[in-house]
Amino acid sequence: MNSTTGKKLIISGVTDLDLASTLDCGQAFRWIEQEDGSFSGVAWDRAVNVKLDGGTLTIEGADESDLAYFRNYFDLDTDYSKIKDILSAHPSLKTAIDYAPGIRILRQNNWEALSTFIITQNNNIKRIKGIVERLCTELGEPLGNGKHAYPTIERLNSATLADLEPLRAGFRARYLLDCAKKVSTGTVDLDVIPKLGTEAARAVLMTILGVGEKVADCALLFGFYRIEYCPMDVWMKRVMAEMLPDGFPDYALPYAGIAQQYLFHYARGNL
DNA sequence: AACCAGGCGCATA
DNA sequence: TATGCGCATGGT
Repeated sequence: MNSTTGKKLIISGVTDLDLASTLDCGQAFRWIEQEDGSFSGVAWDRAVNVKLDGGTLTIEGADESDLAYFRNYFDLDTDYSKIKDILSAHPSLKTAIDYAPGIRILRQNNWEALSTFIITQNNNIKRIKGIVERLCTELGEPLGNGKHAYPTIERLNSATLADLEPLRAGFRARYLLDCAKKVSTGTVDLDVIPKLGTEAARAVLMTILGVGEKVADCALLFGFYRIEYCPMDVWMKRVMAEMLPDGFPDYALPYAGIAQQYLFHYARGNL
């Protein structure tokens, strides 16, 4: 298959990771499961195939020089066992964690996360993936083998509504353009967001058309690794009402975003 | 053939 | 602050 380049990066000693529940649970939209259980996809501008055997992660298309990037992307330097122990003090959280203990929060590019979550509103995961893929095909840098990087801020900002027609994104197309405009002009400064407090960071993102509280929280959790944010979508409202009617216990609040991923995945599988 | 999808903007009170 | 409605598109 990939015999011309054949780059390969191997990371051993990986724990608390399951590729299926991490890459296909609605936090990233560019990964496709292969028949052998590996995943092919593009993380920002790196097209790779990822496979996990026991505790060994094999990344085709990357090499040793990409080690730091992928350790970071898969959040391998965070101790999830410890976080799961803390959260598991509540029986409902323990139930959700036991259902899919290998979920991790990916450290994605903040621009990619922000703009793709604009696409998720009033939409379903299957169609979201299609729109994102067409967005990359239309505006992303070619990476070879027909794959494309996620479009840069400037490239999307230079596009017109007509350029976005092939995406079939519907009413969300103009939201994408507004997002690119505000980010590229600095009205929304992605480098400043990490320095802002909970309410301020959310408020800045919500100045973008098509970004309400839920999309803002998704961008902050998945794009900025602000794990205190807990995006509340229909599934989360369902599972919270059912399993945590009194809300999160205090000790869970600093990890509410991580708890959210376990609960979201549990809800989709069981409610 | 209606109804829904990891919501949001806008109008109205 | 709190409702309610329309929204592009595609799947069931």
